[in-house]
Amino acid sequence: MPVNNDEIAQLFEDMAVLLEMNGDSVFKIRAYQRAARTIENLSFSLDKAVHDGTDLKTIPGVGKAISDKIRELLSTGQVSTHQKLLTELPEGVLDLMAIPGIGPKSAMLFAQELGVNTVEALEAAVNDGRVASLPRMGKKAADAVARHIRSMPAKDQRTPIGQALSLAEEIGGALRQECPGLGQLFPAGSLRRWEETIGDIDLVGTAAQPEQIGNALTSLPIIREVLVHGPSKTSVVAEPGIQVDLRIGEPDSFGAMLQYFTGSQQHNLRLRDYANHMGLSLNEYGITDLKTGKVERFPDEVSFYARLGLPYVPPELRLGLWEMEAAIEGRLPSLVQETDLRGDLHLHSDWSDGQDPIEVMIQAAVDQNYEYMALTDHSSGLGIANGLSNERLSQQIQVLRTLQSKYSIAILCGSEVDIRADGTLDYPDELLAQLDVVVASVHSAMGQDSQTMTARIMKAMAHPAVTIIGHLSTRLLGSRQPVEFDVDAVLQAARDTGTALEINSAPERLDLKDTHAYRARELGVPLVVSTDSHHHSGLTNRRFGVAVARRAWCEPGHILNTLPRDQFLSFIRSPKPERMGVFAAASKGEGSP
DNA sequence: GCCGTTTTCGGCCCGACTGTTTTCAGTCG
Repeated sequence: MPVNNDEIAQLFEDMAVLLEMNGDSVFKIRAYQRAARTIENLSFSLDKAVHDGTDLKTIPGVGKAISDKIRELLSTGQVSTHQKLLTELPEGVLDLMAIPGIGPKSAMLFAQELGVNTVEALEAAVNDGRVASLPRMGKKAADAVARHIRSMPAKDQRTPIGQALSLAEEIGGALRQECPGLGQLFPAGSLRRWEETIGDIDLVGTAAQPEQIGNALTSLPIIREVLVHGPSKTSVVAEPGIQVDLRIGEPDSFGAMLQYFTGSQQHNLRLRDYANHMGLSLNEYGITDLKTGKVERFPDEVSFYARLGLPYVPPELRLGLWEMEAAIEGRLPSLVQETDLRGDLHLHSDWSDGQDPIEVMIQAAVDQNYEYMALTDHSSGLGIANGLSNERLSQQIQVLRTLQSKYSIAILCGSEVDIRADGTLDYPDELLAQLDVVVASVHSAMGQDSQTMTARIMKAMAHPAVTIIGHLSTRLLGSRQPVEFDVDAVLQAARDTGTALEINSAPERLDLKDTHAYRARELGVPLVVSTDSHHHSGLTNRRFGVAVARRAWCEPGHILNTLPRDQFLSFIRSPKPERMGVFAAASKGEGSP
């Protein structure tokens, strides 16, 4: 049974906690945490890397000891030092640590002094006063424990970025209305880095009287609970149960503050380490010269990074993984932007399960200043989505060809064709051959084993009519797990067959996910950013898909639908074996106007 | 445990807030 990267990362995360309880060196603990963070963001499978003989010590934060533990885990299914720690420590302490506000010290205190090792037992100990009587505890502290137990589901539960962004925008709007003195206000943290799920919402802003903004936040109707409320920092729980952290600073030092609260923590650790070597110290207020003690302030992030001799690092890249090295060496990519897109290749109308008529969807694409768009209603197999029969598809093709004369945008006839359980497609070849764009997607039999699913997708990619594979993993954030498949095999087959892979921008999908898109880019697979819109308003979701592409270090040349119309049409009209050549030439700018 | 613009040994980011304390420990990010 192969062990995946997330499971390996979780093991090191657990080890860090266990070592902390053991009172081990904070630096050793930090090393395990860093390794865990790094591993969960890798674009390749460690299992495969070990199999291929890759030296794991080339991974930042992984040295001999951690490399050996990864190998041990992959070959034996466990790590002996981890097992040893588990047996040495009181049972249940890890469960206690799941409670917000309870760290290793408190968990050990409860376990050792009270013999408490479950959340329920701890709650009882709070109620009968035993917790309050502990050293360094008191009534208030015990009450806080009780409160945190009640709010427990809020911890560890991450919110899909779409929901988190809406809420952040709502709160931002409300604050702006309440506080005339509010200057700038931006989402920071994982939201600004466009991570697919958000732990809590960080907002940073500027104001002459910071405490006013914090006060306003605590009294918004949407706020359920106030966790922390100091002069410059306020933390609350907003109505759906999401924590919101607000920091307000002064405009002339906003660059340092925004940078600091955008993180990631790992990126900031690398940056501070780098600054220390220059004799500088960083905090959220500015940069301090360690010799003179002089503090420099920066109104924006560009000047902040520049003081360190670095180019601006886009937030999407700030993982503390490879971006510092690239920044130092001047190798940061020129990331793709929303305005680079020239078309949307996955749109539904009310002919299948969309909500708007065809012309409304066309107009929505025109409104984005696109040069081309593909209408891709569902195929017949998807009865639940009112999929188009052979006859209705033929009819739709006629309608679209007729409509073309009214518009200057290129209207491409397409379909989102179901990939059946056996890898065959849902329309006959003669019909598929009439389409300009075929998006082939899995919508059924999602429980197939990895080998079957891999073969199924690869069979679809081998079909000469298939232009793009839609939402490859079929996952729905927070509600449906991805299907199982061999990522590397599928990505390589995409490249070998000249089949593009979609980055589906629907915020509940984000599929490809960032690390898979990263790997696809490395392999040279043509990528497409589409919205899969079922309503005219959906086309603006491209910002989510573009963010995934940016997190994958994609430049415009990696994204097929940044190509000008003529080059894009040349790509889809070429026989598939020749498409990689067309894409490579176009990406390098050959033949561009 | 990791790592090298001073280093293969000796460093390792920094501050806000809370509650319990009379100067600080714990937690969080």
